[in-house]
Amino acid sequence: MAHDLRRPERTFTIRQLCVEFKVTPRALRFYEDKGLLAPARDGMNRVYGHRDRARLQLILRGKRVGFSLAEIREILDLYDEKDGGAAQMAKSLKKFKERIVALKAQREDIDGAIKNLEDGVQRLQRQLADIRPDLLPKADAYDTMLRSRLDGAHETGEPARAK
Amino acid sequence: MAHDLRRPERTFTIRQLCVEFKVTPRALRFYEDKGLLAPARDGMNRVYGHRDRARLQLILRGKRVGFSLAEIREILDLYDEKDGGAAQMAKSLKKFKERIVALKAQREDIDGAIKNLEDGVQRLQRQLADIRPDLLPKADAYDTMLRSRLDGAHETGEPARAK
DNA sequence: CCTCCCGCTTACGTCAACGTCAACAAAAGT
DNA sequence: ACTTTTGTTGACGTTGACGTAAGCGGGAGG
Repeated sequence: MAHDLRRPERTFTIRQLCVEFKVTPRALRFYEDKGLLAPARDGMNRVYGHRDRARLQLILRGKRVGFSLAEIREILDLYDEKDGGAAQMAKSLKKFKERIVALKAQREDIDGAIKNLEDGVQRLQRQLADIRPDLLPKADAYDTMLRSRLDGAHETGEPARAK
Repeated sequence: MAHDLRRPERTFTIRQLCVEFKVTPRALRFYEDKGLLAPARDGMNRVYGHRDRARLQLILRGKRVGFSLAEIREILDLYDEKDGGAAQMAKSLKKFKERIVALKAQREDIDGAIKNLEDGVQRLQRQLADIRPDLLPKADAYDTMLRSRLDGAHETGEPARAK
């Protein structure tokens, strides 16, 4: 492996991706087995390119939003299905739209869940304030006010989450 | 026992809840087994009250937003933990806040996924318009424009979804 | 040369969340 | 009185998404 390390020709070993995305090699091989990834090979060894890396990102986010690997595979297939006929495209289009509807519904669920939990937080904070104000996690009085209308959406890098 | 069947004392059989929420009896018993539900008994038979029903709603939404049954159980426990001491409450408070953060992150994921899919839809629609405009799922040209800024959030009843 | 460590493959194990099936009781319809 | 429906408790099967262990090859370092 000694010939070039220019700009966008960067490639990744399995371990690099594993570290970056906090997954095990086993998982990546599993995804490959299931047809979600198809890295090049250097002899026996897998060589992941920027494309594979991008797909992996999609896979992981797909998982986070609740898609099964099979569903993710479908979506990925639809994406790089250069053609396959107009009929296929129409079917893909329909499926995409269905996914979008489902995701929007899920977003509603999440917003609802957030509200519930925030109510719980309010309750607990009030009770704690009565009984043991010293245990309150610092300034929150008007901080909470702000967040309730301004919300907080920014970056986290994109690391792991649930499970 | 026979003494009162006034207003909010409505109870439900297992099947009623199953029909209403589109789950199987097996699932409800399973949730009970896992400590998420604890309906009263009339002899052998389970009798669900409004409280159980509310919990079930939370369970199902919890599932939809990606919580495991164990996590849901934890949350539920936190909710009806009448007390347990101030220290416990502080811990609960922390956990609630963590959940909220996680859910907001997940909403970001979902918004991202939606955007991706909408891009895919655009792509497909343009290509289809070129090749086979007749296969386009009806009027969409300015309909899409509208939805892209106005979004669509209303009711669906609350029925089943994923998997 | 020997030993690590990374990587590969194949195969079996596991965990969650139920589904399915058996075997039975009690209530409800005909 | 008989059958159907609805309910109960086990116990075992299933699916998805990996984890874990076994066994082997190859390069780097002591």
